Formats: sequence, C-alpha cells, structure tokens
Amino acid sequence: MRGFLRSKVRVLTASSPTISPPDQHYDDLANRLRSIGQRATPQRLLVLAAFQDAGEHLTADEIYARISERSPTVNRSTVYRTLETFRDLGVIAETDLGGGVRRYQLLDHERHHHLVCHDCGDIIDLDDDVLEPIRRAAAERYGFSAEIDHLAIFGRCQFCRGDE
Amino acid sequence: MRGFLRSKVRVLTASSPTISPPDQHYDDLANRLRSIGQRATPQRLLVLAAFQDAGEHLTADEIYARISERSPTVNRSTVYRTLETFRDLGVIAETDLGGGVRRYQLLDHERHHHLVCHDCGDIIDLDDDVLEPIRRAAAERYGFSAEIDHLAIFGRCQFCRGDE
DNA sequence: GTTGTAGATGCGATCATTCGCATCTGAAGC
DNA sequence: GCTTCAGATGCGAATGATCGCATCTACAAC
Repeated sequence: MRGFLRSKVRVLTASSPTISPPDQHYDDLANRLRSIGQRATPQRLLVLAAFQDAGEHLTADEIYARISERSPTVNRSTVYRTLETFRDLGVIAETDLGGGVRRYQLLDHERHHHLVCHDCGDIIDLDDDVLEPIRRAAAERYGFSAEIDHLAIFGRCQFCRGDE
Repeated sequence: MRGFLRSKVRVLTASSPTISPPDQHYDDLANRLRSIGQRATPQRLLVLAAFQDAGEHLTADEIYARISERSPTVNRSTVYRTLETFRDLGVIAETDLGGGVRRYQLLDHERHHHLVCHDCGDIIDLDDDVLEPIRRAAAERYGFSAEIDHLAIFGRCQFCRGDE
C-alpha cells in the first residue's frame, strides 16, 4: 500500500511537503491536493469523484463522459491533463492493455498487474511481489526508484501456447 | 538471442513451421516471411530495410518518411499495420518511452530495456536478465509465456530523487 | 476582502493511431 | 503461364491524445 499523493510533480518549484498517510478515504481530497502544492480545482475533484463512483480500468473518454453528465462545460483536454498530472503524482496508474486505448485506475489499494495474451486476449492478474526483483535491481544498480504501478505484460497464455 | 521470426501471428490458420535460426543477416528476408506463412510484399521489405539503414528506436513516422523517399505511394496505414504485424511476430519491439509517440526497433540482437526518469527525462539502459524473475513467475504460476522485448519502466533517477 | 500571479482551463488545431471498405496482389494450385 | 482468393494495401474518415495560446482562477500575501 502506498500514499495517496506520492511525490511532487515535475514542475513544482517550492519544496514539497511530505506525503499524507495512506489508507484514508477521500473526504478531504481538496486538502490533500493542497498539501502537496497542487490546486484543488473543481475539475480535478470531478475526475477523482468519477473514479470513486465507477469501477476500475476507466478510459479517458469514459471519465470525460461521466464528468460531462454533471458538468457539461469541462473540457476533454482538461481531463487528459488532469489524468497526466495524477499519474505523475502517483494518484492513478495508467496502463495500455492493448486495443489502442489507455486505461486508468485509482491507486488506493494493492497494486496489481496483468498478463495479457495477445492471441486470445485473456487477461490474468499478477501479484505485485513478482516485480520486487526489478525494483531492487533498479535501485541497487542505478539508484533508480522504479514506479511500476500497473504493468501490462504481453505474451501467450498456456492454452494458446498449446495451440501451435 | 532469439529467432528472427518467432511465432505465428494471431490469425494464422495453417500450422506454423518452426522458426528460422537467429544470428543470420537478412539477405533472404522475403523467404523468411514466406516460411512462416506471411506474404513478402514490397512494403514489408521496405519497412525492414528502413530498420537496417537507420538506428534504433524509430517512430512510425520516421519509418514512413524513409520509405516515402524511395516509394512515395506507400501509405501511412500500411506502415502502421506492418509494424503491428511485425510486433506480433516478434520481429520488432514496440516501446512507449513517453512523449506520446511509440518507438520501434529490430529484435536481432540482445534485448534491452530502459529506466525512464519522469522528472528529468533521462533514459538508463537495463539488462534483460533483470526481467528473468518475472518470466519465471509468469511461467511457473500461470503457464504464461511472457514476451517482454523492450520494456520502459518509469520512475525517478538518483539525481532527481536527491532534489526533493 | 482585495490583489497579484503561477498555474489551470477552454478552445481549436494538430498530431498519432486505428478502422472500414473497395481494390489489388502474392503465391499456391493447376 | 493462368486462375483463384485470402490476405495486404490505399484511401479517407474517425478516434485517441497532445499542444499553443488566450483567458480564467485558486490561493497566498497583504
């Protein structure tokens, strides 16, 4: 489990305060955004609300559609930019599950990953512990902090391997 | 090192012959394509030629531009479709290094991967052996054959971590 | 509460990628 | 060589995602 708002965003100039603790619900979303030097705009709160209402693995367009129902003036670009910001902040994870569309999900629970079969399209959940060796190697060899929040690994499942 | 033409493509109906050996040059590209039930069209050979002429990490548009110099009638869609086919065949690897553009490279030598710092944009090469634990776990737990040809892992490099 | 301003938004243009469909063609069978 | 047709291509439209820039606004300072 990780903090809700993890790190500073690229262009943040002032020093970033430390991260709010994990495991809380988002009653005070606005304050959390402010606490890391981010503005709490209605558009951003709408994006977060959309995630809370809906399930996982939303596309940008699905989020935009949900928001438009309540606030028709919110722009598509803003949704994309907000998603980019939240991704950089570690609030959400971005994944390309194939099919040419990226999907997003809140990072408020255990990270998980997917094995995607490019023959039959089947998607298998993969526990996060499998990625520990990579994080460790990146840190030990290069001092690099790998932020692998929601990885999609392509390949072929056991059934399609048998088809050859 | 892996075979040049690795596996069948999704929609191949006939049984696929085995893979041609690695480590050869591409004098007989056309025959290799045919040997796995793929058509050797001039457009496809042009795409492969573009890779051989140029360096690594080409974008679809760069490939298209190179081909257009020689054959102005080749269509952009064809380049995209050819890249998709070659990716599924394991001939090339597709990677999103950030910046909203995908890049492609031939898989005729050692696979390698990248650590991409999302603060400063720095790109660090990562050896393929780091990914072995993932391949093993996917195989052992789920019988899944993970084809990780050119992975980009985002995070923060040692210098940007110190900046906080 | 007013003000100043860095940063966020709206808007439209543009770029990256995919799709549908009519046409064309590589290569297998004769 | 000729025929056949699954599969590849060209073309244009549609979708997904990003960018430039003028305007607006959240919020810090007073």
